[in-house]
Amino acid sequence: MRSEDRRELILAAAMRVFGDSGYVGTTTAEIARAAEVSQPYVVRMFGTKEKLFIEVLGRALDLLMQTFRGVVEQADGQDLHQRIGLAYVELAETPGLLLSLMHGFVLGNDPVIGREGRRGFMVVYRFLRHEAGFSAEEANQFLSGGMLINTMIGLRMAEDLADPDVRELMETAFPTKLDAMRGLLGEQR
Amino acid sequence: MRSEDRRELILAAAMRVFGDSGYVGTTTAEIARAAEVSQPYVVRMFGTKEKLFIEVLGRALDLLMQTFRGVVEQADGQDLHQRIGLAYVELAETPGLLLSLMHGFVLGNDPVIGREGRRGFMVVYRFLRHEAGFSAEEANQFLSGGMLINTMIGLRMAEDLADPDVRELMETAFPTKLDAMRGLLGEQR
DNA sequence: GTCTATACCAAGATAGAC
DNA sequence: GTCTATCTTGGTATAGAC
Repeated sequence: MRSEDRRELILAAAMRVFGDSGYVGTTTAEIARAAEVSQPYVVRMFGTKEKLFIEVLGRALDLLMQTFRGVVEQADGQDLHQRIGLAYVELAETPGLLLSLMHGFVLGNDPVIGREGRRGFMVVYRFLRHEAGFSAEEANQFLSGGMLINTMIGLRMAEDLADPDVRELMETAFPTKLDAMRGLLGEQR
Repeated sequence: MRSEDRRELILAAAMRVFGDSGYVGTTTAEIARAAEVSQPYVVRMFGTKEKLFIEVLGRALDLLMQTFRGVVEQADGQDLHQRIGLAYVELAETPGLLLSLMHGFVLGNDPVIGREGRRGFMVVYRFLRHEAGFSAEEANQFLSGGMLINTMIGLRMAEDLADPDVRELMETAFPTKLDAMRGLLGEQR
């Protein structure tokens, strides 16, 4: 296989596994197993585990921004907030994407991961404020909701959906298609 | 020193260090150094690193709930939302408290830490809904804001306050005494 | 481009002395 | 109650063959 294709496979596997166990908690051997290559090959291809994680963060941010820009281009209307929220939730379907970012965010103390995390977060903030037309307050609310969603995913809260309180929390935290429909019809929240 | 006092010292040190480096990224040796005891003593006192982390999570949750209940008892009025938000921000002054919780939250995949994290999060949610009188929507907004605050702290975003976008984001995310004053005077946001 | 074998180090935990 | 010494495991990274 061409090394470039292999690279993609390893990156996708790494995103998944990093999302599951965090940066430190993930071993290069687990990533290798998930990508069906040998452990030394993973290290050889990316240099170090740290560099691989940084690549995963960059990849996750790229996908996120690509999605957001797509939404803005398509919907130049009122319900941008709704649509972008929905798009965000759909990103949760890419294994490890939101969680790898989240793991990066809590490691701000680490000199290299922290720098990358802050940079990435601000890329999103600047997009919301200067391209998508969000006010500071709107951007704040959007990002807040996003962080709660990330937390719910990180906690695997969906495992306890039998509990009515959990169900209520989850249904309130996650924008649904239904909410989007309502928004498109112009009703109030 | 009595072992109970020593225990408190180690717990406080552990909370700080876990907050800095996360559960996996923290070594028992670092905690020991921070608490000025030997590494084996830390392990001996708590059994395993995992048990120590669980204790830290429990302690963090206790302090959080204690603070929240204090606010509710004192302020049986309108501005509960404001006051409780302020109280939350003040918890950030206890080193590692919010961050240890946050590290627990992203490790929901871990069988024992995940269980404890979900349980703790729901303790807070139930308190908001069934004791503090928040609606589902209000609880959601409060927790969302909290998760953004945790993320900003985790990212060490304050390091980049020279950047005007960062400053704006931080000022919007963190409830300030000023906002609280405004709230108490009955103005609208 | 990919593997096997392995060096090397760090970390959690245990034994046992004082 | 607290330490020093140490066992043991597991993980990153390197060497080098195919």
